[in-house]
Amino acid sequence: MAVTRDDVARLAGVSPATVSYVINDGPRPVSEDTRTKVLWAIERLGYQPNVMAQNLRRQRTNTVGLVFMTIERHLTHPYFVDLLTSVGEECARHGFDLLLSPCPDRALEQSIYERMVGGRRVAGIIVTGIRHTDARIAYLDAEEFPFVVLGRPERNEDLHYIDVDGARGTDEAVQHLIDLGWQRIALIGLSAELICADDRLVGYRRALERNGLAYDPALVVNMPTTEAAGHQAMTRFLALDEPPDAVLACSDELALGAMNAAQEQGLVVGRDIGVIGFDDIPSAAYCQPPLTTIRQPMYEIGTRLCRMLIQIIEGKEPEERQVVLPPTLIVRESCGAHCRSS
Amino acid sequence: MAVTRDDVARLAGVSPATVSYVINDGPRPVSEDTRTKVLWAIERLGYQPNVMAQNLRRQRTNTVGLVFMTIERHLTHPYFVDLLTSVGEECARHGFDLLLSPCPDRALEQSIYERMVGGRRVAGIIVTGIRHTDARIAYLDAEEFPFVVLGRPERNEDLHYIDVDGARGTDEAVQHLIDLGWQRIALIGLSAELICADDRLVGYRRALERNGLAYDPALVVNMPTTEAAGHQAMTRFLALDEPPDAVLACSDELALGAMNAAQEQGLVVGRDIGVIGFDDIPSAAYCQPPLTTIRQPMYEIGTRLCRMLIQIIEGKEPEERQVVLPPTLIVRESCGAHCRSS
DNA sequence: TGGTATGATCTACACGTGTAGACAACTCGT
DNA sequence: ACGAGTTGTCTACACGTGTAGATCATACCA
Repeated sequence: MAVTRDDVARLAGVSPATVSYVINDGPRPVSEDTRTKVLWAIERLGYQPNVMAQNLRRQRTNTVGLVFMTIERHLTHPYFVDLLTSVGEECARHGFDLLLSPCPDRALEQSIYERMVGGRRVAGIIVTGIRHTDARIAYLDAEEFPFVVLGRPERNEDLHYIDVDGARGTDEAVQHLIDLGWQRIALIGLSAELICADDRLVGYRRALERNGLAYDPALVVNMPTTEAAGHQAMTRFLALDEPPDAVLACSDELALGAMNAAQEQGLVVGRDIGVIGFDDIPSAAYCQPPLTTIRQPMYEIGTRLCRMLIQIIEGKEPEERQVVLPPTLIVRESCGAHCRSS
Repeated sequence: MAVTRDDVARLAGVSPATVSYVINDGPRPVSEDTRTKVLWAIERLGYQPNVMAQNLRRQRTNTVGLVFMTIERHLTHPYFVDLLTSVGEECARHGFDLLLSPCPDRALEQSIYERMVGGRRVAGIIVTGIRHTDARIAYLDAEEFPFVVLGRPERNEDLHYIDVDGARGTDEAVQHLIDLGWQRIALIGLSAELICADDRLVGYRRALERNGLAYDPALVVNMPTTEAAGHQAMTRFLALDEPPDAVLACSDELALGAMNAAQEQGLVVGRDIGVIGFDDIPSAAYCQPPLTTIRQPMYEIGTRLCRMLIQIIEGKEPEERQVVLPPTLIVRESCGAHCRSS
C-alpha cells in the first residue's frame, strides 16, 4: 500500500492537516520547527500526495487537454510536434499534465470534447484547426469551460487566442514572387472549412491586386496538408491551358508534393517554376532545391498559448488575451531567388 | 454545480448504489425495470460520472502515459505522430486517456517517470527509445508498475515489448545496394546509446560480410535523427580519401539531409551515389529523387503496444508478450534501382 | 492582572464514487 | 406450508486529500 499523508503525520508527530499546510504552503502558517519535521518525514517515507484524491478534493485536475484531427491533417507533422513539445513543456513548468486525444472522425469530435469537459478529465482545453461557425467553441463557451484557441475564430470579441497573420504571410510571399518576375501565380490552399484558409487567400488576392494581376479561380485549390495532395494539385495546374509559372502552397508538405510533381514533368524548380511553402518544417531547408517558405513561430505560440490557458484555469487575468504574430519569409532557392535576381 | 449520482438516484427513485450498478453493469444484478428508470434519469439529467471520484475510489486512473524526448530526437516526427495517433485511438477504444510528457533534458527523465508513477497519474506507461542499461526499465520493474516497451530491451525475458527487426531491415537494404552494384557502402547510424542502433549495425555488417566486403569504421557514424545531422554526415563522408558510393541512413530524415549534401556537391543521387533511408515517412515518396527506404509499420505497432498495456493494467494475461515485426524494403529511385538495373 | 489579539495546531468533514453487508421479496423443492 | 436459496435493492463506509471551525498557548496592552 502506498504511503499516505497520515503516515507522514504520524512519523512527524503532527496532525494530517499540518502536513497539508506544509505541502501546499497552505492557507495556515506553520512554524519553522514543524515544517522541518514534516519535510524530514516526507523525505524519509518518500511520500507523494495522491493526485486522484487531490483532484477530487479540489474539484479540478491539473491537466490541459488537446484534441488533434487525424484525418484531413490540419497541421503538418513537424509543426504539430513542435506544438506538443512547447505546450507539454509549459505545462510541466506549472505542474500541469497534458492529455492528448486523437480524433479520427469528424463525427466523433463532439463526443470527445464532451468526454473531456463533462467528465472533468481536464481543467482547460487548447482548440486547434478552427473552422467556420465552429461548434466546439460554441460548446465550450456555453459550458463556460476554460479554453484558448490556436488561430482566430470568427466571433472572437471575448475569446483568448493566438494566431499568425496568414494574410500577411501570403501577401509577402506573392509579392516576393512578383518581384522575381513570376507572373501567373497559383495558390494551393488549405481545406476550405478552415478559417485560416480564408485568411491566406485574402493575402494572396491582396498582393495580386496591388500589382495589377488578375485573380484567376482556376489557379486556386483547397487541399488537405499532405505531400500527395500537393502533388495532385500541381499536376492539375500543369495540365491547364495556361499553367501557372509559380505556386504558393499553404504548407511545406503541400509544397514538397508540388515540387515533386513539377520535377516529374521535367521542370527545374526555381528556374522553370517558382515554389513557396508555409511553416518552415525542418526538411524545407534540406529538400532539392531548398524550399523558400513562410515561417511560423510554432514553439513560441504553443508556450504562450499554454501559459494563457493555465492563467485562465487558475482564475487569474491572463497577461495577454488576443495575439496575432507576424510570420517570416525565409528565402531559399525554390522561389528562384538565386537564378533570377541576377 | 454538476449533477451527481445522488441526483440521478433521487429522480429515478432508487438508491445511489443502484445507479452505480446500472452504470458499471455492476457487481450486483439490476432488474430490467429499474435499469430503464435509471437510464432515463441519466439521460434526462445529462449525468456523467465524475472521473476524479471514480479514480480515487478505484485507486486507478484510466490513463496511459507516454514520455518523449524532445532533444536528440529518437523518433522522426511523422513516425512519432503515427505512434501517438494509433496509441491514442486504441486508448479511446478502451475508454482510456493518453497522458503525454515531453522530456527536454535527460537529467529530468527520472523525475518525469517518478511523477507519473509515484503520483499515480497514469495506470501504465509506454517506454520508447530504449538505451543500454536503461534506468527507466529498472525503475518501472522495481516499482512493479505496468509498462510495455517500443523496441527490445537488453534483459527482456519477462518484459512486454514490440520491436521491428532492424538488423533484418539494414541487412536487406545493404544487400539490395550490393545487388545494384554499389561497392563501398556507408552507414549513418542512430545515437549510439540506443539499442536499436546496435541492432541495425549488426544487419549492416552481416550483409557486408556475407558478400565479402570489408567493414570500414570510417564509413560508420552515429547521429541524432535530423536532416542537419544527415547533411553533416554525408559531407564528411564525401571528404574522405575513399568516399562511399552508397549510404544507408537509419532514418528518412537523415537520408534527406544526406541526399541534400550529395546534391550540393553536384552528385546525382541514384546515379552517382545510392541512398536508402529508414521509416518511410510521407515525404520519402515525394522528395527528389524519391527515397528508397525501409518501412516500419508504426501505426500497427502503436495499436498492438497499447492493447498489450491495457490488458496488463486490467490484470489480464496479454494476448501477445514479445513481438518482433519484419520491416519492408520500399524500392524507389534514390538507391539507383531505375538507373542501374537495366 | 485580565482581556484580547495572534499564531500554531488539531479535529472533523466533504468531495463523488464503488461495493460489502444487511435486508426484503420472491422462487422452489419437499 | 416452511426452510433454503436466489434476486433485487438499500444503507453505510472507505478511498486520501483540503480546509473551515475549534482549541490552545503565547504575546501584548491597558
